[in-house]
Amino acid sequence: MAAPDPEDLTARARIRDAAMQQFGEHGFARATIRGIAEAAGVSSGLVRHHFGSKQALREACDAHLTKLIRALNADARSFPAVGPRAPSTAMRPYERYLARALTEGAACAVFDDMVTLSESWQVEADAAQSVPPETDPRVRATIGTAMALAIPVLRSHISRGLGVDTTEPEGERLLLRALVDIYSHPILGTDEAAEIRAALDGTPPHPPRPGTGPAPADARSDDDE
Amino acid sequence: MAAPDPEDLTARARIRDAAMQQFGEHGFARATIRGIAEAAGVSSGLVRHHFGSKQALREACDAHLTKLIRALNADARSFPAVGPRAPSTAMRPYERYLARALTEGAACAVFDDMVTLSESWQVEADAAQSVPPETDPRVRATIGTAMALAIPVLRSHISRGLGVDTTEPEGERLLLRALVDIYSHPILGTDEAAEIRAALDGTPPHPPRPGTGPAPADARSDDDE
DNA sequence: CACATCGCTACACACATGTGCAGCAAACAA
DNA sequence: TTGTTTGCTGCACATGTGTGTAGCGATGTG
Repeated sequence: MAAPDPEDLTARARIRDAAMQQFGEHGFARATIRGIAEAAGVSSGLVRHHFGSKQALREACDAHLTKLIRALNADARSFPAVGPRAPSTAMRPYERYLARALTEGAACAVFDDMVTLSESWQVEADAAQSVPPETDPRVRATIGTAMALAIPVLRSHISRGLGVDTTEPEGERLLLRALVDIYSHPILGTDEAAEIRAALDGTPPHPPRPGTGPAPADARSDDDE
Repeated sequence: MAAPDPEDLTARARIRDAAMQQFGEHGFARATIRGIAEAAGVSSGLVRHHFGSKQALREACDAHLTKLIRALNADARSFPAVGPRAPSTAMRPYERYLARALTEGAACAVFDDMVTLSESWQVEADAAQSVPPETDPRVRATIGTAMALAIPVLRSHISRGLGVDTTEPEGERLLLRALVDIYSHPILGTDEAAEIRAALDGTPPHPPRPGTGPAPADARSDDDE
């Protein structure tokens, strides 16, 4: 269960892990083969020997990440009793890489896997809703996954806004409590939602005619787009 | 009101706009001075002449973005009647740059401005809640802003998941309708929320003891971290 | 022993890129 | 006129970086 000692890993695995760390830290473009080699304690030539090119190294990292996420998803399905935070801590070392990969357009398989998993939970949750949502569960799962991923992707900004380092246990507690609060309160009332829906249906998407519509006071829609 | 003709802009402004486009498209590291100069229709030397260095050019872009956002925020405060989608379309050309800047750790001022604006709306919304949240509004505003920013930051993945291009009016409609659905339904029931809160309080943050806790069936907490 | 394979190092090359700099034409001032 | 500033171009330089390749020791393997 414990993380294997880095000394025990093969050089290839050490290079891959170093690459994920460096890619996550500096981004793909700024991370260098030599920097990765140094972090892994090998020569730069060995990186090329094992992976061929920087792009191939990146793809190997993506594949490894996908494998990890698949395993965690499988665990989450099989043993939901371990609690929601076990996967979170397991992913922590790869979180920065995941965030970078997602924002650079890669890691599509990882995102899609998360959507699928989220969707399976979504349908369960829908049954408990008094006013069931009308949108396709897959669509809601996609957006919900993206919104959930905002936390790792924008963690530095969140930490700054909260005034605590959310990678520390104390900050993580604050963050999780706030998330529970957010997830357990609707942001929009049913009447406001209906107004916005009407505005969306009524006016053809493009020109927002000033002063005519119901002018829904939606706090979020300016950030949305 | 209409966007000024690119021909009318000074070369300096054209360079800045081209830089924001290139930075947004390729990221800061991969975007090149020469590419920016070509996109702006000037020589690469002029870029240096006006901005001194690539880093200074980036800072000028950030400053310009901050200025734009501040103006939009001011509009949103003064004329809430123009509807929620006017700012969205105004930001569209700069959205990719914003997303890049945020994930690369820059654009802090922009994020913090959004949090402040969101907070001011948060307190209004809280008054209408039947069960008011217990978390600090600033904290919820921070996380809410981050989650809202997930849409532009992860737009490519969302479009793929939805099967439509969400930059097109059709896809945007689908996205907005789903957002209204999500924002108007609580994700967690009050009982589930209480369970998670208890779990968060009861066990000291770190070791999740398998099988002991109430095992809240939270679909999102695995993506969160 | 002879030979092949594998993991690995060291070094060199080609190239892209940020930066520095000289200079040119036009506008403007003295 | 003459000098100066401004906006702008073109080119050369140093450097960092991905990539190619030769070679070395250890480990099997016939």
